Amino acid sequence: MLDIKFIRENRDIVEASAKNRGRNLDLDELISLDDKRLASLVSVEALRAEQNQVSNKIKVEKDDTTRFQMIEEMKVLKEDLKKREDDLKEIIEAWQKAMLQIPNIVSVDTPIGPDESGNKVVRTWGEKPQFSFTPKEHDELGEALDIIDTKTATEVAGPRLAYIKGDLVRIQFALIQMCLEIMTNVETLQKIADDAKVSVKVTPFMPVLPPVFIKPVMQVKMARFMTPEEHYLFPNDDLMLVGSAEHTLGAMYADTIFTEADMPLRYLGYSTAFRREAGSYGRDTKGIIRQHQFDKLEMETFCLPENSIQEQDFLVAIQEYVLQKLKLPYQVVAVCTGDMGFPDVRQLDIETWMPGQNKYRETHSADLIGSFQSRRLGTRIKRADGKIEPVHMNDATLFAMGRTMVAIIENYQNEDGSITIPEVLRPYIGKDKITLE
RNA sequence: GGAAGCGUCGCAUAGAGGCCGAGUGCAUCUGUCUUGAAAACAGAAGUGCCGCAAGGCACCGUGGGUUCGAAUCCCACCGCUUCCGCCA
Repeated sequence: MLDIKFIRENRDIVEASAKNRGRNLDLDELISLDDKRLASLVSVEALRAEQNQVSNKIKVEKDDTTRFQMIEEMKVLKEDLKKREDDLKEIIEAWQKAMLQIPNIVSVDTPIGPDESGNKVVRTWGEKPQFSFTPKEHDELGEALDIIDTKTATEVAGPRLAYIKGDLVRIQFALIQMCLEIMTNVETLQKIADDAKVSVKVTPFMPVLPPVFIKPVMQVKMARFMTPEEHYLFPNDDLMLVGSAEHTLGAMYADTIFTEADMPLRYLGYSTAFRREAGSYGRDTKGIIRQHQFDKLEMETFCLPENSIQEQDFLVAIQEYVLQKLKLPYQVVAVCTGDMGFPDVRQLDIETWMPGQNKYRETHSADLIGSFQSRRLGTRIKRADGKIEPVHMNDATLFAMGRTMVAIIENYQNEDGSITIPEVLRPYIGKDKITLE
């Protein structure tokens, strides 16, 4: 959510930004609604002030006739006040609804474009592997090695679900272990920051296993509940399943005021993510690239406003570091205005090379949210001069397990159908190859 | 799931219709004293909204209600604690 004062003072910026996202905003309506809200607020408060004043007099008034008269007057005022309060409540509800429809302001360096065709490749890393044979897709390899079973999962639980088995499970746990070591080691993180030439105060990430349930009100504050059909809902319990650990991690400090010295705060969440994929019928139906359920390591950080762009660059540097550890070729993409997330100021994606599909596929996302979520959440910082303002937030994928497995399987495949285990993961697994057991 | 009790300013507590936006203790910050600190003493200190300001309004778990007036009374919900039952 944006600040209404900012909207009133910067109409052109808000409108231009929304337009670049492909949304037409009618700010006239919002602003006249806000005028109404302010007028109504003033009238309600004036009545309440009178009520307070007269009530204070009533308690000391000695003369019974005057007293009685005052009470009668207040009975009338009370009726009027009630009516105006109800009006105000109605206006505020409409106002809030309108406010929630306004997307965040995009950064100046975000490419302008209508959809993903407008995304810009910022840099690429790694050599695409050369094969002396035609590389296969992950689902074919995975099924043959009996490490991915979507067929049984579909029978037991439904489509877009899978049994992950054997050495592929070991790969997942190895990835987690490797990441925990990296993300809690200050020297490693400092080196990543230095190499990427980002200037941030380096602190370790706190590992977290968050709930996979979240209250819809929290999800609204996180600006991640725009389309109910994308979520698994439990209306009887007023709960829903998270689509990412970002949702529960970001909401962790609702209604909290930090001090400047507390910043930055960095968390590494590991959680299952649940997505209905309502709008993607027929897309990526093979294998495990697009699942209703997948496990993900997710970074969520809180920092001072002046540091949040550097913070995002730091998170991207970490993403690149771990992909380089796995020697997976990738490209970093600046996501354009028409394709980026509703609450984002700036979004950078990483697409990893998938030889079986012969293209780069999105595996990582880094979202600079700024104060868009924290303003709704009430997560704030008290500056040294005493001023209180919303904290800035960033979230970014460290590894989406499913897609990382896909990338490993396809990049490390051998002609005989076996898969070489990336070198960095071997110490955790104790072998160098996945073969049919 | 059943029973009882409880949710007040960072923490701990007081408050039982108007003298309460709220007292006290601890913690915090600022002065005095001290070479410095501690102690002692004095003082400051919640959040949001409206307003140029003066000032006003709201907030005692949440939402309703009663009343001229609610932290205080009533109702519902949520949460916590203890006991019983069940359970990894």
